[in-house]
Amino acid sequence: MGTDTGFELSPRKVDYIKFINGKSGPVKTNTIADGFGVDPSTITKTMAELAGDGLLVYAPYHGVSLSEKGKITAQFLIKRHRILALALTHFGLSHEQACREASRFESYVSKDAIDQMCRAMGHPNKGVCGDITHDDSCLEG
Amino acid sequence: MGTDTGFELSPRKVDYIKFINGKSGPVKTNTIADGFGVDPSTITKTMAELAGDGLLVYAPYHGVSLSEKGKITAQFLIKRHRILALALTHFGLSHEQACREASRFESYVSKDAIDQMCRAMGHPNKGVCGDITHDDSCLEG
DNA sequence: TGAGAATTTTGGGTTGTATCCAAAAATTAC
DNA sequence: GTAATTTTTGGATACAACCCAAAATTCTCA
Repeated sequence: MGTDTGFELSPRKVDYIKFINGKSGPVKTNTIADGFGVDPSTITKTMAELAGDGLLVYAPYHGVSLSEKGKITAQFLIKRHRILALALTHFGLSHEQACREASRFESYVSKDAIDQMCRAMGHPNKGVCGDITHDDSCLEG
Repeated sequence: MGTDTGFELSPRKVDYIKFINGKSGPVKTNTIADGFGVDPSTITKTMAELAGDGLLVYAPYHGVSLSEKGKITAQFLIKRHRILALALTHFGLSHEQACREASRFESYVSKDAIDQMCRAMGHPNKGVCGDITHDDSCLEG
C-alpha cells in the first residue's frame, strides 16, 4: 500500500528505524544513543522528526516504539537490505562484503526496483543476513 | 591505481565530473550551470573544490578540464554506472529503469564491489547505456 | 581600440541533516 | 522525598549544495 518510493528516509534514519525494529518494547533514548555512539540529544531530536513522519510513537522521557506505518516501513527496509545483499552475492561478493556494501547504498534504492528484483529472484526466503519476508506489493505485477 | 575506494565524491560531484567528461576542451562555467539548472556561482565554487582534489584543471574565467587523475576517475564513474545498470537488468529492470535507478545509488558503491561484479559478469563490453571499458585493477584478482 | 555586453567570480546568506555541549526538566531509585 | 540518572531544551558547529547581488574579467564589434 502506498505511494512511498522507498527513499524518503535518510541513511541515518534508516539505521535508526532498523535498530528500533530490532528491540522489543519502547526503546529508550540512551539505548539508541549508545548503539550509534552519538549524543542522546541527537536521538531526541531525530526521534521527534521520525514521530512527525508518523513512523514512531514517541513518549517523551519514556522511549519510542514503531507505529503501524513504522513497522511496515521497517519490514521494507530490512527486506531491501537483504534483497540487495543477496543480489550482490550473485556477483561473487562474499556474504560479509555484500552485507556491508548493501548498507552503504540501500537507502537510495527505490521500492519499485526492490520489488522487481524480488520477483526476478523468485521471492527468495533466505537472505545472506537473515530471512526475507514479502509484502503484497512485491507479489503483484 | 590507487587507494581510492570509489565513494569519496558526492553524488552531485559525480554528476559534474561525468558531465565534464562528456564535453571536449575546456568546459565553461555557464555550460555546466545550464546543464544542471543551477546558478553559475555554484559551479565556480564546486569546480574550485574539484580542482583542489586534483580532479580538474581550473583556469578562472576560461573553464575547466579533467586532469589525468580526473580522467581516470571519470572512467571509473562511467564504468560503475554501466556495470550497476547492467547488473540491474539481470533482475528484470528495463534499460531505462536500470539506468535511472543506478544513477540514484551508484555514488555509494565501492570500487572493490564494482571490480568484483565486473569479473563475475566476465568483463562485459556492452552496457545498457554505453560501452564499458576496463581498467587494470578490475582485471586482477 | 575601447566601451558596452556578456560571462565569471566573490562575498555573503540560506537550507537541511546530523552532530555536540551545557543547562534545565523529568523520572527513577533508595 | 531527595539525590542520582536520564532525557530534553536551547544554542552551536560543520558540511554540501544552493541562491543573489555586486565586482571583476573577458569578449565583441563598430
